[in-house]
Amino acid sequence: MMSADEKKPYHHGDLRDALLAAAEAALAELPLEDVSLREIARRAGVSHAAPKHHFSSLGSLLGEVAALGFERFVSALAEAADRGSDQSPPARLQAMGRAYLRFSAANPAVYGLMFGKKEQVERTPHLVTAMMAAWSQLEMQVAAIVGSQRAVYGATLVWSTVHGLSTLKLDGRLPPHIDPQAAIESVTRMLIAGL
Amino acid sequence: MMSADEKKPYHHGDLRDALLAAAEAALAELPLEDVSLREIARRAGVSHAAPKHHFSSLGSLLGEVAALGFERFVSALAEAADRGSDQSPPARLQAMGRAYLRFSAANPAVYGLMFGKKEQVERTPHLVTAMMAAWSQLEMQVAAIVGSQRAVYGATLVWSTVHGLSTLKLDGRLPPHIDPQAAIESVTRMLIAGL
DNA sequence: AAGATATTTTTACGTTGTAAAGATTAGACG
DNA sequence: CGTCTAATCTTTACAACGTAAAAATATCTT
Repeated sequence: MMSADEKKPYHHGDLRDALLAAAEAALAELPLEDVSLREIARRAGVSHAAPKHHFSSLGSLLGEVAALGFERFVSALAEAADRGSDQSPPARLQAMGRAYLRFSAANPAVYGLMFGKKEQVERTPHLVTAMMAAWSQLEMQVAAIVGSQRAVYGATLVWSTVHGLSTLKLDGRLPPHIDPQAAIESVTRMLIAGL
Repeated sequence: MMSADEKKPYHHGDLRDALLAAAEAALAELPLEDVSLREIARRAGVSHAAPKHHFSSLGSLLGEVAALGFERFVSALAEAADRGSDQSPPARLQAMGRAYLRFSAANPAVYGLMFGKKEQVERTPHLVTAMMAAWSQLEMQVAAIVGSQRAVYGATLVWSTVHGLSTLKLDGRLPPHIDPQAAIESVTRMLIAGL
C-alpha cells in the first residue's frame, strides 16, 4: 500500500484519482469538446498513454466522472430536502428543485456528462447505480405529495421540467428576454401546482 | 446561374445543398460523434476539403442543418395546431406537445443539434431567427390559455418540460420501468393542468 | 478566344484515440 | 538480501479528424 501524500514516486502512486481530478478540472475550464484524454493526461503530468492502465478508454474515464457527479448530485438534493424537513412536502420538493438548478449551474460540464450531452460517455455499472439512486430519491419525495400510485409519472414530470430548464439555460436556448432566475421560481411554482 | 437537375458537371453544380443532404443522412445513420466533415464530403462524393468553399467550418455546416431542422420543426408544430383549430386552446397546446415529441423521436440527431447537444454547432444568423420563430409560436399558443401577461413563463414551463422529456428519453435517462408513451400522455396532461 | 473567377483536389500540419512494444519500478518469494 | 514476476508508465506507431494553403480545373465575363 501507499500513503497518499508522497512527492512523486515515479510510479505516481495514485494516478487513477489524479486522472479523475484532472478530468474535472479540465471540464471546469475548457469547452467540452476540448476535454481529451491527452489533455487530462497532460494535466496529471503523465504521458498520454498512461491512463490506459486505469481506464480502458476516454469514455470509461468520463463515465466514472459522471458517476461521481451523480453521487454529489444526490448528496446536494438530499441536503436540501433535509434542511426543509420541517416544511410541507411541496415546499421540500421545491427546495430540491432549487438545489437541482444550483447544481447544474455550478457544474455545467459534469451535468452535461451525467445527462448524455457527450455521446461516448460509457455507462459504467457505477454510473448506472448512481443514476438509479438519484431517481429513487426524487420518486420518494414526489410520492409524499401525490401518493405512490402517481409518483412514477409525477416524478417524470418534475424531472423533465427541471432538467429541461437546466439544459435550455446551459445551452443558451432560452430567449434573451427571459430572466432565468425569475423563470426558475415561476416554473417550479407552476410545476408544483400541477401536481 | 445553373439549373438544378444536371448530372455531374464535374463542378458538381449544387454542392451546398448536396452537403446539407449528406449531413442529414449521416446524422440519421451514424452516432453523432462520427458525423465528421470528411464523412459528409465522402457521402457527397467530393474531396474532404471541398466543403470549405460553401461552409467555412464543420460548425457552420451543422449550424445550417440545425436551422433547417428548426424550420421543419416549426412547420410540424404549426400543422398540429392548425389541425386542432376547432378545439380548445389547452387541447391545441397538447396536440402541439405531442407533435413536439414526435419530431424529437423522428429526428433525434437533428434535434440534438438544434438544442445544443453538440458544442461546435455555430449560431448562424439563420439558426438564430429560426429559433426565435419557434419560440414565438409557442408563446402565442400559451398566451391563448393564460393570457399574455403570464405567457412568457408559462411558455418557459411548457418548453422546459417537453424538451426535458425529449432529451431524457433520447439519451436513455428515463428509468427502465417507465413506459415512455404513457409518460408523454401523463406528463402533458399534468403540465396543462398546472398552467 | 482569352483572361479572370469560382470551384474542387492535392498536399500538408497539428491534433485526437487507441494499440503495441519497450522501459522502469514495486511487491512477492526464496 | 537478491531475484523474479507483475504492475505501471513511456515511447512509438497508426488511422482518423479539422483546417489551411497551393495546385488544378472548369465556368463566366468580356
